Amino acid sequence: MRVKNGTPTLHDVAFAANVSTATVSRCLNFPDKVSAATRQKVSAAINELGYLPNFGAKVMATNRTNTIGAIIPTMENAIFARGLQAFQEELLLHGFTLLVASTSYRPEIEQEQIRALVARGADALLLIGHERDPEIYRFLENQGVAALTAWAYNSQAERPSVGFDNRAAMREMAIKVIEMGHRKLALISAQRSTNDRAQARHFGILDAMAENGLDPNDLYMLETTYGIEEGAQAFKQVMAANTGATAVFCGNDVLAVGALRSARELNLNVPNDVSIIGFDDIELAQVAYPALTTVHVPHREMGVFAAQALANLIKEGIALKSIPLKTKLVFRDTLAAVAP
Amino acid sequence: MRVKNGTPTLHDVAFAANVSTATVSRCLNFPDKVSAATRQKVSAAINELGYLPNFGAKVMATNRTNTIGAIIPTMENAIFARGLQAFQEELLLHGFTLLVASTSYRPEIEQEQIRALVARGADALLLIGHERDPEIYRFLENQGVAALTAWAYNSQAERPSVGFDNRAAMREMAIKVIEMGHRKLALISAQRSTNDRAQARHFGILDAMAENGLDPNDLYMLETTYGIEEGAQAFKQVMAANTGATAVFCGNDVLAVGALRSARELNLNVPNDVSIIGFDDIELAQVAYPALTTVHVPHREMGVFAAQALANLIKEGIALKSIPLKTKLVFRDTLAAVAP
DNA sequence: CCGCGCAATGTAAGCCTTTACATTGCTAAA
DNA sequence: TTTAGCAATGTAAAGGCTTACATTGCGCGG
Repeated sequence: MRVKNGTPTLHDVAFAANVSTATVSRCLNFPDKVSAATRQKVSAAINELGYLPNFGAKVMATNRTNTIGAIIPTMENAIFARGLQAFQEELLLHGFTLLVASTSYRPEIEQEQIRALVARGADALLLIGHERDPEIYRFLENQGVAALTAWAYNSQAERPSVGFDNRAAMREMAIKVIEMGHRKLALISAQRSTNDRAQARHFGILDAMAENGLDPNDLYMLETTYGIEEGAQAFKQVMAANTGATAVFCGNDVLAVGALRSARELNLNVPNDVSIIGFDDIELAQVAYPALTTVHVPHREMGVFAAQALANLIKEGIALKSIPLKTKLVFRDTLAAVAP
Repeated sequence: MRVKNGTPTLHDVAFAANVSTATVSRCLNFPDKVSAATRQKVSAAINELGYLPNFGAKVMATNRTNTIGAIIPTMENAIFARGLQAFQEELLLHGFTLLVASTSYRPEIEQEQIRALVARGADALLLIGHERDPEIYRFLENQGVAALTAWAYNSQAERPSVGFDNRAAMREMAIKVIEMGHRKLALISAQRSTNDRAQARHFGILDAMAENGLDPNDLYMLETTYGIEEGAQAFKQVMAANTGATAVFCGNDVLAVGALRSARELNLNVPNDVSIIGFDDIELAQVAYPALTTVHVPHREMGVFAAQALANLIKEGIALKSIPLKTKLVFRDTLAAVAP
């Protein structure tokens, strides 16, 4: 009797269980709409045939893939890796699968990736940061694909986001630093032009300086790309510039750890000769020596909330709304009061 | 004339360009099978309508999603994050998108995830390590989904893999350690029961010991789960056990960094009082203080090769074959000869 | 000037589910 | 006993793409 060749279809199952395809489909998707006896017969047939619903056909019929895409700068950065991991775990709980793409911090690539994930049927998207070509938002709207922003929150943003206020967080840290007597500061920042978080962190320092009557010119500012090596290089430049900076802020912990290494190479004592401040509080920060003073970001929380928001949107139609999260200053061993 | 409502279909484009749907389809998939003039008309129509092929329909017609799934223990572990990033980048070059699932090192979850990704239409799968229920391999075979294993290579394995010989790599390191006069050893290992890499690394040490006439009982062995904190705890246990171990191997760099922290807390000098050896050579290893002696694993290479192999299989039908990669010992500052 | 062959294009079947609507056969109220 | 109403099930259309096969029209050799 078993003469079919290819993979079994709904139809085969229906035939084997001696019911209609509609009933089998209902068994799978709305089990309580079917009598126990039928359910029984159908499961038996499914098991015997090793039936697995055809993905394409299902997508076609429902217009849903139960897949959510995330586009991040890179997974190598522990920041995103941790948040993404939490995002994926939470998504799984809600029956969604994660599609991942990365941009290496290049906006053109991000556009391309957004299109690619939409073309791959992502039901919704998780993006990093607010700043992007309005055209791409129009595209998403046309395609009916919702997008949620993470790793950034700002009350003015017109689009929903799950994240924290980068500017306020950095301002808070800078206030502490200034309180400790630092008057000449430096910032090793990530590329600001394509990264609104980096911009916001810069502004945060400027805010604190203004509030304390410091001249913005007393902040020596340098941009570099992501990486320990890059942070190390940048730190040497900062020192070479001889601005008298006693506290060096870094746009993220990775840069800070690089800076730390250079300080050691330069025979500078951290924090007595110079203070170094990170941002993110990834594992690296506690492992570094001396342990890094930094701003703790709730990465996992961010991922979990983002997943919940998106799942609720798709399954229940609950509109996305912004969720502001809190950061926390973590004082470890790389920040000290300036010597009197 | 533009009276259609929903998203435009192939049919709409064909109508607008005044050609048949077949021609539009060919334009998209085999541009050189179509005259330049037609191609021209069709692109114009596509742009004007903002047409994007319907994913479900395409999948249904071709039985391909151009999606490849990867199932890893966790993205938080820098090891996998880096390899996965490289895998994703290379996949993109070949026109594939990455689907990610994680298992938290739990085999039951892995099974579930394999089924989930297959159900979600993954054209092929990347898995970590060889060891798993044969039934799941049968399932993959039935579904016609190829699987490639990474992070492990062993010449006896019947399934294709891209990776390195964990056992040989650890053996090589252990030989060096023994050469430096260490006679009493310890190993802080990851859970071996569900992790063939951890097993292999353990055996590697045992191999080296046997070759040098050491009693296997001179290896004090401890298992723990993944994490800096866990490594720290385990190191304290090792020391408390008072076995006289002068060199402590760690199953990976994360554990090693934890051990390093504990050593500092215990006021032990590394490497003079005790040597600590990691495995993987992730960023952490160079940042740690003292910088960690470890085994370098070519993570990115692994990801790239894996992606190429899978892409070649799907697009060209080139069968998977195993690719052995080389590891390298990296001597930094946590290993020293035992004091005479 | 005919007709063959090939490049370009068209026609329509097929891929497999879901689901609106139709049908059946009970139960329970009147 | 009759029938309204409901639960369970069945029928069949719809969804948008690819592609085998059919058709068209043109250039070129004979």
